[in-house]
Order: sequence, then structure tokens, then C-alpha cells
Amino acid sequence: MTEREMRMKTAEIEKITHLDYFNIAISVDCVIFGYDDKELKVLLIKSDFKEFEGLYSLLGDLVKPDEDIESASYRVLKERTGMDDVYLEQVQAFGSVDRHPSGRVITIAYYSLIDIKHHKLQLSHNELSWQPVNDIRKLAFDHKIILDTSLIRLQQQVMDYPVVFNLLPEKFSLRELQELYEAILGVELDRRNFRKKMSIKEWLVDIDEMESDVPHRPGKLYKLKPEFRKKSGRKKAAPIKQMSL
Amino acid sequence: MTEREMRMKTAEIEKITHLDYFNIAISVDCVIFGYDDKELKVLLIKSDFKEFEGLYSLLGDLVKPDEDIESASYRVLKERTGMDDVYLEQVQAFGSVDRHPSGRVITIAYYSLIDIKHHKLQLSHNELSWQPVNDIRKLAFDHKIILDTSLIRLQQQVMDYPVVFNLLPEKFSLRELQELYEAILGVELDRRNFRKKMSIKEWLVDIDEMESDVPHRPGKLYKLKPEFRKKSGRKKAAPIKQMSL
DNA sequence: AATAAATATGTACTTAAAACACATTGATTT
DNA sequence: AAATCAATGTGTTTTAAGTACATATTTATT
Repeated sequence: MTEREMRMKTAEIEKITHLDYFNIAISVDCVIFGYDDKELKVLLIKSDFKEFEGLYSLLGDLVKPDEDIESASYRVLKERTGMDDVYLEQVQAFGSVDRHPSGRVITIAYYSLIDIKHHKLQLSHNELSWQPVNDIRKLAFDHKIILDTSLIRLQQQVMDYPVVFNLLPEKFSLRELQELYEAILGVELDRRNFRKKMSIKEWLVDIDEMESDVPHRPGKLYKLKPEFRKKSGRKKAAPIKQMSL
Repeated sequence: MTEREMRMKTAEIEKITHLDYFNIAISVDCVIFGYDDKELKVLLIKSDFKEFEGLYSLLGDLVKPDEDIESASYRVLKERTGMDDVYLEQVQAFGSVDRHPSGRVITIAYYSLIDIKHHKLQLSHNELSWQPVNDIRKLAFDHKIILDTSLIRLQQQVMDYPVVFNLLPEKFSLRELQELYEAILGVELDRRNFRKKMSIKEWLVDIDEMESDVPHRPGKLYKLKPEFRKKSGRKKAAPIKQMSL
């Protein structure tokens, strides 16, 4: 490279730099929900930032210039859980100036629902761990706020759409399903009313199998009707006759 | 600058450049809703991109490295409408690789509700115009998708929270309020049931004034109780006893 | 003074949510 | 083998909310 070329290159790069608009990095952060042991859990990793020593953080990565933000999330998921074809949905962007100690990083949060049992990730090898959502007090960065926001979003979605099934194995009993709803919503539900509503919704098919390995009378097993198996996808607002304010 | 210095600088900048992570610009786009003439409208500007000649686009700007993303939206709003203290809420980020013709730009969409009458913006001076949401077929960039997504979000919010009042003047009649709901939701509502639900909600106070300048029997005027005047702010998921699936 | 057009209000019907009780099945214990 | 335990599985009543619908009242206009 001649000195002239070098000078030109420097000038060119400085122009861009001084535009000041490319000094912001973009990341995605994934709130990966799982369900186990009657608890809603989230997959976390030990933070490797010295500012957050001892704290856990969500799984995230910077977005590459040639990938869609949703693709970036899927990539993070695939890298961390080994799983494809998972339920994923954007929550929102978080962009406070001071949210990241090493510079300006705006992040876009996604939440994802996976069947924790399918996911044979090597928890022992790395620093990943599933932690009960309700036990989490503090996370690195603004990740606690991101988690809280995502949980609220999940709670809202769960009331309107058949999404919880992504957290369960293919076959499940009504008790398991109810316990899952209770874990997500943080309320106790009446078994009889719950079953009635489920039968009204017509989301499930009775597969004519019974639970096994339960220390009591086994319940019937169900699975989600295939037409409701959406891995994300746009959800329309419900149609309205009168206003359900 | 010596050659050595220059070489170092080039190397340093190239390192950053090659990190490849600062080659993404971030913008905010505001879907500014207004209500006039019994129609829901949105504030648009003629696109100055030759790729989108003749098309309109949302109002947006790049986010500066030292401003929060929400501040950036407020700035755009203030610059374009002259209004402070408006209702503003994030919708989501849009980040397809090819969404912007001049490079990689990820945008964060906000929607905002303003009283169109309060806003004395110089529509004639510039290229701004209020356009009926239902008439819009095509916009620059991916702005039509952003608009559609924002409208769906608005429709959902309106069913749960008292936000529509940001689109109305301080004093309004129940008919005006109902027409506004109808315009947003795109449905006809029963007047008697609408009033009943409004009285149940207890959002309004009767201010003991009557409409004027209407070519028929004037109706009573109401205003929103001050405790519901939130300019945005977090909305919790509704508490649940049983599940309203 | 009569008419038109909107405001204002109330009642019956239907559907969904909430509270609640008992019989049944299979595993475990005696 | 019988009794007990713990869960499954179903149905009814009560209450609240959503929906459909009709008539009287007030003001501006003719």
C-alpha cells in the first residue's frame, strides 16, 4: 500500500467514523424459557465481564452485518442449545445509552420456548444453567429487566394463543399442562374449569395413551393438534363484535 | 502524521472495521397516529430516496451514539410535530438485511398518539401530511409492514388500557369517543353497550358541559380522570384468577 | 308548531367465568 | 384380598359479562 493509498483509506474510514452513526453495536439477547420440575426456567450463562463477576446473563451475540436480526437469534439458539426449529418471538429492543459497560450496544430481545428434555446440551461442559425464573434476583447488564419484560409478554401470549405446548414434550397429560400454565401465570387454577376451557378450545387430541411412571392413577395423554403447531408467526388481533374493554 | 503513525491508525481502524460489528446503523421510526374527520390517520413524509420516488415514509432518524432509543423517538416527534409530552410506545425492531437500499439499517419502531388539533405543524411548508391509515397501500422501505404491525399493536392496547384519549382533545363527547374506537378497531359498536362499558370502566368524569357547534342535540362532555393520563409507561399483565384463555 | 336527528337510558337474552362436590380408577398399604 | 390413598374424570349452580334490542327525551331545523 502506498502512502497515498493509505492516506485515502484513512480519510475514508475517518469520514464514516465521524458520521458517528456506526459507533453503535447491535446485539440480540435470547430469553430461552424451559419447563421442568413444575417450574418455569430460563437458560443463563455466567457472565465473562469483570463488571458483572459472579452474575449470570442471557444468551446473546452481536448481529452480523449480513444477517437478519431474527436469524441472529436463531443462530444464538442453535449454537447454545443445539436445537433447530424452536419457537421464537421478538420482545422489543433495549437501548439505554449506559446499558453496556464497554460501549454503546443496543440489543433486541427475543424469547423462545423449548422442550427442556429434548435439549441435550452439555450443561457440565460450559457455564450454562437452567434457573427458575422466580428465583432470579439479579442479572448482568439490564438483563433482569429484559427477563421481566419477556415474562410479561409470555404471560400475555399464553392467554391468547396456544404457545405453551412448545415447552412440553409431544405427549402430555392435562395435569402437566395445567401445572405449566400455573407456573407461567403464577396462579392456581381450578382443575375442572381448566379442563372445560381446554375442551372448548379444541386445541388437543386424545391420543388414547396413558401416563406411565406416575405414582398414582395415570391420566390420559394428549397432543396438540398439528394445525396449531406454529413455530412463531404473526398473530392477528382477535376479531371484535362489541368491545371487550 | 508519520507513515508509522498512519500505518498504526489504519491498522487500528481496520481492526474495528473488520470486527464488522459497527457497520450497522440504527434508526427509529415513528408511527404517529392522529384522529380527525372520523378517521385514524398517520403522519407521513415524502421520501427523499430516489429508490422510493413518489412514495411516503414514516418519520424517522438515525439514533445518535449518546442518546437512548426512546429519546431519539421523542426527538423525532418534537422536531416534526413541535409537540412534547406525547404518548409514545415501542412496537418492535425491524432488521431485515435488505430493508434499506443504502446499507444495513436496523430500525426500532415506535407508535405515538397525538391530538391532531393541538399540533400546529406547518403542513404546507414541508412535505408532511396526515393520511388515513385505511387508504395507505404502499410506503417506502418496509414502512407498510411497520405501520400494519403498529396498528395491530394499537388495537390490542386499546382493548386493555385507556390510551385512546391521547388522540382526543381534553373534552369530548361519548359519541366522539365511540367513533374513535370504531375507527381504530374497524368495527361498528352498539351505542348502548359502549356507554354501559364506559361507565363500568370509570375512566371518565362528567364535566357538566355540553357540546357546541353540532347540528343536532348536543351531548354531554367528559374528560379522562387524571389518574389515567399516562404518557406511556409499563403496563402490567392483567391479574388472573382463572384462565381467560 | 311540527319534524328530524341525535342523545340518553333500561331490560331481556345469551354466553362465559367462577365456585363448588362427587364418583372412579389404579397404586399402595395393611 | 380388602382397605386406603391420591390422583383422574366429570357436572351443576351461581355470578358476571357480553350481546341484542326499544322507547323516551332533547335540541336544531324546517
